[in-house]
Amino acid sequence: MTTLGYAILGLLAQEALSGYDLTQRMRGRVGNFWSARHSQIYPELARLEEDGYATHRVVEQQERPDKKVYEITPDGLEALKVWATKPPSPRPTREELVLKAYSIWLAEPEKAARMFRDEELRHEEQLASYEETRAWMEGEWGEDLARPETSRFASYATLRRGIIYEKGYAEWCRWVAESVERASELAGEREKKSR
Amino acid sequence: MTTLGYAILGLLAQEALSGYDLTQRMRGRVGNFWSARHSQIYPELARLEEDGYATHRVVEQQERPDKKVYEITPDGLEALKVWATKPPSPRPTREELVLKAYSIWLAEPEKAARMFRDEELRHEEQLASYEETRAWMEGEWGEDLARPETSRFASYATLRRGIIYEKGYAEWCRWVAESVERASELAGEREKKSR
DNA sequence: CAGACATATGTCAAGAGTGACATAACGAGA
DNA sequence: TCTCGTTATGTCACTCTTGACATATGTCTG
Repeated sequence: MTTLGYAILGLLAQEALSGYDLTQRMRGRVGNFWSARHSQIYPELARLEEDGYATHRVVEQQERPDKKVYEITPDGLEALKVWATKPPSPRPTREELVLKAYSIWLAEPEKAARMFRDEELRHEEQLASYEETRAWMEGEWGEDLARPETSRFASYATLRRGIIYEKGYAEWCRWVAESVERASELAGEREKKSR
Repeated sequence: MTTLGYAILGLLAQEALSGYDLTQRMRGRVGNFWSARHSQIYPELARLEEDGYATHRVVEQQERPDKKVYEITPDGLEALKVWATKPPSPRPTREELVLKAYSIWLAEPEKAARMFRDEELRHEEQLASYEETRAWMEGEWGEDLARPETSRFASYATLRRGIIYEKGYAEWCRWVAESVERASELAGEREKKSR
């Protein structure tokens, strides 16, 4: 079983979904920490079904094309449950921006500062969007958020990871940008004085 | 040019290195945000040389096998400089542990808590190791850390990202573990009372 | 002297993931 | 009527990445 398989099972454990539905989910909440295109999802669904972890039935629709709705099987649920507490295999973190930071000493300070400010904004925006969802969850779901046996708690937990991640990323971008800007200003002043 | 190519150029911009040296670097500092095995590095070096971004000379050694030491060319340096401030292409974040958290409501609380405590420890340890390096850098490199035109500043910047990342990750693991543990205790108490 | 380990460089098959191509039904608007 | 957008499912070629296989030199330890 692949990690993508478990990602799909994780969604199917909450509700029956079509490949198309799954593709949408992989852009949203779940997509923020595991994403996939439909070209990966459809073959993976076939594999899950072959392995007995999911089944599908065709739902005929009149105002749209028919769809295949997938449901998780007891075997699938059991496999997911076991996987969920097995220690994750350590995957390397790959962050292009941090790699760029490693070579930032070669770049023009103005361009460098601009890039980090842009990225700071991107992460601040993502953070704001997460915080909105968080406020909604806390208002709407209330006590469930303290009950780890509910899927609501699980959704909330992943959201909290997103919030911490984006907060940290934005903070770091800001620090880099400020460092570069501060140094540029000092250089500018020195130049003025020497004239 | 691939991202891995720029990762290698980023290292070569600081010093001339062999493929073997690069493989070691890809496990350490740089490997914490971009990693590669030697099976990827050797072909990539050949490609960099073909494209004129790097050159190599064979260094004969008596106590070990000979090696090829690679150096970045002016073209390579220029390409790296341009790349360093181009906005990074948004790559999806893939974190298996967060995906597991999404299905944690299905799992046994004891196993779930144990896994998150284990992961918390792992990230605390990585954090401690980063903090050590940080203390060393701040003591040893002093004023350079405020000069964005130095490669030392760049190394320090990537380290700071690592520190924020690990701190946030450990914090989140702790929060999940505590939530699960708290709920288990409450459930235990309720059970005792009802007897 | 055998075996393990570090240095050193390479290839190759297989899997994961992306982007493009392909098809089809239906609704809405020009 | 034509085109565009949404829903819906699929394939394919290519790239990136991993893990295994392969080879060679020299040191150190039992």
